Amino acid sequence: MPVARPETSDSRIIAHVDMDCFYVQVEQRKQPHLKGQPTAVVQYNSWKGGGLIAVGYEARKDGVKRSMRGDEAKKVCPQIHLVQVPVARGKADLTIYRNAGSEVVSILARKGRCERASIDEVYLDLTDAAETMLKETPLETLESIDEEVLKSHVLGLSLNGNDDRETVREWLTRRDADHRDKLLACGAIIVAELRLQVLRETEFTCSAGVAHNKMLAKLASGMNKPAQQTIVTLASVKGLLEPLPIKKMKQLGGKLGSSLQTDLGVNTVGDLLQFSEQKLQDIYGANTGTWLWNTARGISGDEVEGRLLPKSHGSGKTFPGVQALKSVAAVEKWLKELCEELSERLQLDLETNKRVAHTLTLHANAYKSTDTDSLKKFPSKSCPLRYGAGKVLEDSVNLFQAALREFLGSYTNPVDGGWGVTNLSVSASKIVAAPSGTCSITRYFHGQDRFHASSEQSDKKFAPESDNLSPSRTESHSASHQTDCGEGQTQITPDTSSLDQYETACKDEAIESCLTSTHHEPQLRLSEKERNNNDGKRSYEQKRKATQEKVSSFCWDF
DNA sequence: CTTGGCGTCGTAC
DNA sequence: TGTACGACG
Repeated sequence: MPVARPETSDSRIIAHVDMDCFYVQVEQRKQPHLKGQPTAVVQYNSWKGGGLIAVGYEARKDGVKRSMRGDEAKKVCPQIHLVQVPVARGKADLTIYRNAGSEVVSILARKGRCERASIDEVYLDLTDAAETMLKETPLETLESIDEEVLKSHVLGLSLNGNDDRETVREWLTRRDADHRDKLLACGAIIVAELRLQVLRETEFTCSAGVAHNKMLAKLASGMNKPAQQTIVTLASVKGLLEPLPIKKMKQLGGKLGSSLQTDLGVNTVGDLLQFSEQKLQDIYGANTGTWLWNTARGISGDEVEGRLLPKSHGSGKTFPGVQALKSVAAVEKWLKELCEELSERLQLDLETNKRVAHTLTLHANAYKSTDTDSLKKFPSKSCPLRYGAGKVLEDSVNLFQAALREFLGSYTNPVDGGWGVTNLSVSASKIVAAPSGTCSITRYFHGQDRFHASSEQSDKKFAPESDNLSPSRTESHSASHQTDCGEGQTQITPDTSSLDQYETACKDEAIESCLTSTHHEPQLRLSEKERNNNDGKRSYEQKRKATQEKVSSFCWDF
């Protein structure tokens, strides 16, 4: 649920950069003959030609939609090239897309605080860069402005949204422009430059939005695609939001947005303006209420986090219908695949970014064939994470068995049978900077994985050869640079380090014990009573009912 | 196997 | 802290 944050008083310059049909671009770079061709990426699935997870713009022209199956896409667009997501260990493997995303991030991080929002989206705080630029070069003196900047869409600039280059040039260089507009203009120049740099270094195009906060920047980046940028001026905010369907706003595409529509009759963001902050708080709680009130006005204090790397790693797979896993042995087989992928990624993160993960979590979905409503909740379980594929597997299997016992309850006790797992995933979280000295551990595990991966005798003794290879670092600051390392992996290395932050973030002792831990049982709270699932959880519908009087009396006011 | 599957991130208790 | 679940793409 969204949380209200006070708006920062100063006017920031925030950009949202969104890669255009990213997976398709990655495949087109890999296979250049696909460039310019109608292309879509499908997830491995022999059923009806697989599900589309990315559609190129040539194919979109023919009406191909993300919601289609491969077969449908072929019908609408017979010439379409359907590229399969790589498969490794019997499952879809997104590694190449993640690595491509890292390439992009490392370029975008050059000009300001950068937040990796997803595999193909990035937020940038360009406030400092824009202010510096404005101080050094008054815009009205600009002689040549890059074509990419002149192609910007400036919201509210022209009546028909038909901003030609000369109009944009005029807007960019207006002497008497609002100071905030001038900063936006600087932001647009910087972003255009960054987008060109991304194109030069990666061959990928992207679109961008430039605004005073994340919410508006995100909205803008999607308005003109592909390979274009959109600027949200202060003056345009009201007119932009007023007619906008509520579902178009980030965070309002789900149940909260639906509740707004069905319960309050709010169809556009403008409709929300009718409700007082107090009323929205009464209905949705203090945080969400304030957040909604601000959102309707284009206000968002959300900061751009300086974070270039993911906060967790996961590997999972679904087993729909008849493919459901019906024995512990089958589950173990797939857990092995998932744990090996996860372990490989953890190892790479350790070597490349000097980070260690602390928590291992197992998620699953399952049905009980006795229960008529087949899909009951399968509990997720976590434990401390121990490095090495074999240990991750061992712990995952234990987590699964603990969860399975809980899931089945007293229901008979067949070891196998009577149940089926339809989804299985393992993930690693609580990732922090590794202590210096972990490099030796890195090498230790590297050797282990390479040369005797199957041997799971965890002799905790390894030579603690003191190496001062790398100071620990955090990624909390702005600039970073990238180096290619080894196996096609992209490293993102921060320029600045903050030992203070690291030292408070983790204790050497804790990390060492995590890495070398020899206990073979994950720490489970097995005996703990299962809590009542419905406690403290009220749907929007329930909340609405609880406050029905307030709502209706409010509605009468209007 | 209803817009899938496979991730990620976030909040609440 | 672990766990559940929503949102997004």
